[in-house]
Amino acid sequence: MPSGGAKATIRAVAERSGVSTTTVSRVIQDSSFGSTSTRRRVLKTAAELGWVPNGAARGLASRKAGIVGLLFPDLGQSGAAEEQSPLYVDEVIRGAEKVATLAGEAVLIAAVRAAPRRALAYSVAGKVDGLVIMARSLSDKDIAAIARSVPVVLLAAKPGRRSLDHVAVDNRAGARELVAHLIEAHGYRDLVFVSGPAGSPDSAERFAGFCEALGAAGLPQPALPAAEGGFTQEGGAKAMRLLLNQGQRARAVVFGNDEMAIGALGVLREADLRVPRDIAVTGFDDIAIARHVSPPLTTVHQPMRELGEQAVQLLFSRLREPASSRRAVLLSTHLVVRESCGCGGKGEPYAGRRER
Amino acid sequence: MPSGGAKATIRAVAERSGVSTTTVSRVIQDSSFGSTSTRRRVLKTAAELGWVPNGAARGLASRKAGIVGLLFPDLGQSGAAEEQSPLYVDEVIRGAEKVATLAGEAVLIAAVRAAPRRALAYSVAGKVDGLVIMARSLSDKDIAAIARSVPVVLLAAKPGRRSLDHVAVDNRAGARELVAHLIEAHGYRDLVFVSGPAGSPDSAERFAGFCEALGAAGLPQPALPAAEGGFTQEGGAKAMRLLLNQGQRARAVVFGNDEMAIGALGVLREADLRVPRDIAVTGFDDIAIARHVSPPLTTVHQPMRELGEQAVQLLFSRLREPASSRRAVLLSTHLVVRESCGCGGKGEPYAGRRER
DNA sequence: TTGTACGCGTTATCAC
DNA sequence: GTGATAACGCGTACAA
Repeated sequence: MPSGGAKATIRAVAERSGVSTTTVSRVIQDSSFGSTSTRRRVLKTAAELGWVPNGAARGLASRKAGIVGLLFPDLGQSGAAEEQSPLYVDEVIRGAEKVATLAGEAVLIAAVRAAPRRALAYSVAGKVDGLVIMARSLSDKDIAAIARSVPVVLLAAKPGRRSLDHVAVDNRAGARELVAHLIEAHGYRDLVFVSGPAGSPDSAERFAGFCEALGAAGLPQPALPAAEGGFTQEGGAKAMRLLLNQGQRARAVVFGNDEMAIGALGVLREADLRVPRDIAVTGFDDIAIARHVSPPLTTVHQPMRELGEQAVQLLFSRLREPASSRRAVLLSTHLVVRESCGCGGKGEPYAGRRER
Repeated sequence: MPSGGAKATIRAVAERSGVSTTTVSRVIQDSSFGSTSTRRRVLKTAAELGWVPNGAARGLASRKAGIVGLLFPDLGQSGAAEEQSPLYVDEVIRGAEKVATLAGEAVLIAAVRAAPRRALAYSVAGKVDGLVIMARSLSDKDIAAIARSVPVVLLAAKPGRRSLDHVAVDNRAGARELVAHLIEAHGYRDLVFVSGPAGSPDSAERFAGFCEALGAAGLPQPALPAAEGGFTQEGGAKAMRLLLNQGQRARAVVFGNDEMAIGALGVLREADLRVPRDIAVTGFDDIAIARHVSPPLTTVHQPMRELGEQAVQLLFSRLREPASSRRAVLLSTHLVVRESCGCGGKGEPYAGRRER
């Protein structure tokens, strides 16, 4: 709290140090401005008065907020699952934060929750120089509306011809590589896929990659995933039970993400089925837990942090050159072979890159 | 990008809908203002023009940014360790974000990195209505200076008589409870503590709790931790090797956090020592991975998300009543008994609460 | 090198 | 229910 009462302003600092507000303004912006004595005097009074330049006034005058925004979907609603893992979103936030902070901008984050959905988004849009919007947080219509007033970069949205910059991960290629490994290195021919929530573009792309790999190997491609697990541990467990009860005896179950696979591992243990001996299991994302479960999970590493970094970088380029043509960045994944696929303790079937 | 060129302003909307700016301003703020026809007309033109109210102008006029800030220390510098885990900070951020967003405020986050340390902090301070500052991100002096211009809540700082609101976790009691369990339920009498980084208040408090429990049981209290592990997996592994090489044969090693304990688990496996049969190991924090390692880690659950929630809540109270007396919130931890302490698969020594 | 004066886009106050 | 007008605190031509 301010000591006296009213907060200090640039004018107070100026008067108290016997210079004009212009001088004060310049001194604090430009570390090489003015005579040494003036500088010192100004800086000193500013400190004495506890003056912190008002960001709103600055932003208004300079037409630059010095803030980039990040909008993401509310993950809490899927249930208690959010407690569990080092979420995707956290990593993205950290990546974004890093790039932004190093460039001297702060990051404004907000989950778009059900209630004041649009209101919040618009409010955020008004406060930032640019906005990164994660898939599934806003309707296309709202995104378009917002994009009229502030530069927007889309994150992990469904690939398609949009008019906005966007950055995503090559989910399809990642799934293809993973499945090809299961088929070629292990000789599995009976594979099923467990998807994430209904509308997830990530899940859809991974399933597409799954199918492509089967096709490339001359195996029949399913029209639909064998089950849906909502990207949660709980959902993965449920899906696994369903498959087991249906008498499905797939040799390998390819889960749309790690959390579902981890949930399934528990179910299989209880059912006295050994992984990978009886049934192989794989995930996707390579979350921190993946290497610690038993058996360690074979999965596809997704550069989540880099996703956030690139998104903000893209935003900065756009801010720099507003007129440049739209850009799309596709980040690549890589296969992380551990043991749940059937690769044993030491250098078994798979000859390629293994985790160091 | 704006379609025409210049962004729409409230004035443009006002003129185009034949009303004053005052009316436009009220219509968008107050969902029950004006005649229905006026409302509709204004809202319609606003949408057509793609007008998004300028946050800076709003903030300047209303003396309220609608933003709360969160400053945290840069964790990247400790090395690659940051990649590994569902960090503490992430949870705090999520908690803060949730409470703030539900109250209609956005959250501005920034890691305080080495370089423009203070500059960034001050810049953030100017942009927000209030600030949550995590321990070890800023010097006491800078904190004091910033607190003169904007309400500040300290997070997890060392308990002591400061003049600022603050929220923390009762690390000491948590450690005490954990160690008492090791002594009473398992009969261990030869325990050592591995600390975090040098200046960490969390680590210091946990060590204090460790000592108190030993004292209460009539066991000798060490003056210093047996080793230091920097709160990282790597560091924990190193510390464990050190203890082993020194010929230390403690019956139980109490690590200052989970990550170090997890690092140690690997070392013990390589050394052919069985946990908990040969040596018991415990952590602190209850990060997501803790339940998945083998053996599952006995640890102390720390309500990290709640920490963030409470901090923002405290900030809001302060904003509401600037003159109220300073408040301190101490959140309690709870013991999470799994297997690394010696409690077996099913209801062994420990009769109290177990993980459900 | 330093100062004057205006404008940034919105809200609050007061009048009608 | 609606409008005119004065702040809000700072940056920055432009002038000196």
